[in-house]
Amino acid sequence: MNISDAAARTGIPPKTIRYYEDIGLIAPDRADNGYRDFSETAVGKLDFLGRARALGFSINECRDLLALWEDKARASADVRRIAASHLAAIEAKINDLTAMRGTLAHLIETCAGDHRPDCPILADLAGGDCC
Amino acid sequence: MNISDAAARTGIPPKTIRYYEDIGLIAPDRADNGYRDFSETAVGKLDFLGRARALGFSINECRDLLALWEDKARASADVRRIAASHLAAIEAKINDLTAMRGTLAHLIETCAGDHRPDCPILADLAGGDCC
DNA sequence: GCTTGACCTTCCAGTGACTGGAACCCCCAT
DNA sequence: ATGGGGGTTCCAGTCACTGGAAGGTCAAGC
Repeated sequence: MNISDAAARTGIPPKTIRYYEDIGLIAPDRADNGYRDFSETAVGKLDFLGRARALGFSINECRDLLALWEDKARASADVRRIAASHLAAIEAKINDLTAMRGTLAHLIETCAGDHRPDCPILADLAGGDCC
Repeated sequence: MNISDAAARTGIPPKTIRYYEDIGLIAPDRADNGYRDFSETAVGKLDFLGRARALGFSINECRDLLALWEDKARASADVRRIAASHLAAIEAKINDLTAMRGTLAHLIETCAGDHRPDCPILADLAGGDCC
């Protein structure tokens, strides 16, 4: 299977697939003409990567998860540890963003948003000690 | 004021301050010896930038906000528009992350996390059609 | 006056995870 | 044989810094 078919099957753009090979995440076969040749196994790996990336795992976490997936003697504790630490990072990010959202929503509410220059948003950014 | 004092006052690292000058966000004075010389006004701008960045505004949004801040004839609607679109982006990101958190938390819950290889997390990443 | 160490300067390179583009090769249908 | 739509590599750019090297400057202590 050529790269564009693998891309269509997995939803991962060809450019990204090449990048994944570049950084050693995958190593698809090569046809005689130099084209990458994706086996079902290779497509499966790409699918795995796509789903792991969609869950927000970093490339390096994906690398580790992929290795564990391949390792039939893995301990599920290792997988769980990676996932748990990623979950913690996600929760931290959600907390940050939620705080930002709170502040921003409040500021936007109190801003008239008309032609006049008075703006509590700028006032807050300028002073910080507002409200 | 030298750069490290400005950094201490604003909480923005010297490296970042230099970077902000590089990309034209700020333009501090220069002393005769070539050192940057930060006025109170310049420190005020840095403070503004620090708070805007802490609210997650991009550098370009900061640039626009800074320009509006300087423009005494601005319309608050312009500020509000920037903030509102940023808020929408934050909310979208929160939604994404919340979905990830849900999936991850569920997977982690169902994973034994022991020495055995069986792992619903990997199963989900591999198949996606689990549960 | 000299040294030392802390500060400042510039410039270059690397991060993460792609993405765009140029230049070129290959295959198939007409 | 030619045209178009694949494929290939490599280089550069994104965003917002961050680290490090090489060198200039300043204030304090001997």
